[in-house]
Amino acid sequence: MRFEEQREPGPERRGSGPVPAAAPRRSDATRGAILAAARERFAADGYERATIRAIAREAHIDPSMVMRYYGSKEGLFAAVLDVDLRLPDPEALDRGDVGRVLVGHFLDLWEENEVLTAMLRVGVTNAAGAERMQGIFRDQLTPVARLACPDPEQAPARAALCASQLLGLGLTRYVLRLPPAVALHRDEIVAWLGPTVQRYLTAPHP
Amino acid sequence: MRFEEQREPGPERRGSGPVPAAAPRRSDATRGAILAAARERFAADGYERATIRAIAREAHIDPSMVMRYYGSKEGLFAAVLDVDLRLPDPEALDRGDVGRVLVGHFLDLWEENEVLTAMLRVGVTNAAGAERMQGIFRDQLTPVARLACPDPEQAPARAALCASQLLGLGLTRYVLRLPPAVALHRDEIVAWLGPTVQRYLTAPHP
DNA sequence: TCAGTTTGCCAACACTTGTTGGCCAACGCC
DNA sequence: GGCGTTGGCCAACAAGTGTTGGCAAACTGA
Repeated sequence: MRFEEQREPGPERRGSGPVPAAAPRRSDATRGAILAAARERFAADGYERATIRAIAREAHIDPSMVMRYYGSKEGLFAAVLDVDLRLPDPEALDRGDVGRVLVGHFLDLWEENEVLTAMLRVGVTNAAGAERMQGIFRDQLTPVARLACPDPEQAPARAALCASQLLGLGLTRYVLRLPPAVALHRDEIVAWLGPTVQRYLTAPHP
Repeated sequence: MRFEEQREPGPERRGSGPVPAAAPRRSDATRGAILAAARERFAADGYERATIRAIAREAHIDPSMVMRYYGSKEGLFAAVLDVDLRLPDPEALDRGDVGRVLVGHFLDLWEENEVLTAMLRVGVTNAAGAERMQGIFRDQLTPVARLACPDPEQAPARAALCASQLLGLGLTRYVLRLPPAVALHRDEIVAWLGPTVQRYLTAPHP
């Protein structure tokens, strides 16, 4: 069930000219505030415990507004989870260094905002969330694997291996917060996990 | 908040002789059924969505019985999560093969029953669950690392690295069920992840 | 100025949750 | 047999959930 840009029917576009970039509305600020608050609550509490009321409170608006703008809790959640991993262009990558680059990139993603934390927290308990995660990793990580690995046919498996290590890192460090995992420095993590990912992508099938 | 063996005050132990192994009760079957059902529900649904009512229904008893025997939902959950990873004795391990052995052992654990799935599903959304997971991995995995790695002082960090890969495997294969991760054969997984864990444990600090 | 739309809040709904207390039947010991 | 103990169910509670409809204020375009 994909969430469609669901607005009240706005005024018809007038004139021709360039598309007016979806005429901004007074409520866009509220929409944004809801989305930000939702991301935060979902990341901190998971799907069930992140209540619409709590999200609304954090966004300083009434719970009913959340419903009006996003249709339902599921709709809001779908809007939050429009994740773009922004993986580097595989064509432009140095084949010998993909592993370290990917690990570094994922560390940046996890620390940039809570969207990955939210995705993982929800994906683990919510079927729709898990499906969404499947899609994200299939569509965004597999192409990288396809260009980096010796046999394109093995790309999905190799991407899954990478996902297991990269998600495992996020899980232990940012979700469960195992103290030794939190204490590791960025450079150490890249040095330890980089070669692992590199091997999963480029080494010959064992 | 540790869950204490909480029974109604039973009859005093009579006679001396060997400890009578906590005189069995008629209700032990029910207790067991509740525990099994709880493990199943927690594993399938996570903490919030695994309702006491659903657990009771699955155990074919009344919800109030769950409360009487386990005090509260938290108490039941604590009883479910008494996890023993049964890691092999590190003394007796072949130093050159720890990685493969550990990976194989964890695969067995995940497939043996749903207790690890339950632990992960709950640990991700529930603070008490996360703490419990921290304890389990700290107390059970770190000792193995201490004996396998060159510098015992690095044991916690190396154990965390192993945990990241081992939990990542469980996450992608058994919780999120990413299709390519599910499709991998046991031997392939051991062949791919074994060397990784081996390196995290025994390789010199990079 | 004034009608129509947009933005927001309030109060309520139907429902589910964990939890409690009371009641009844079956058991086990004298 | 009789009687206390145990095992079990039923009905209810207070609290919290997602969701809805109506109504007032603010804005917008003519």
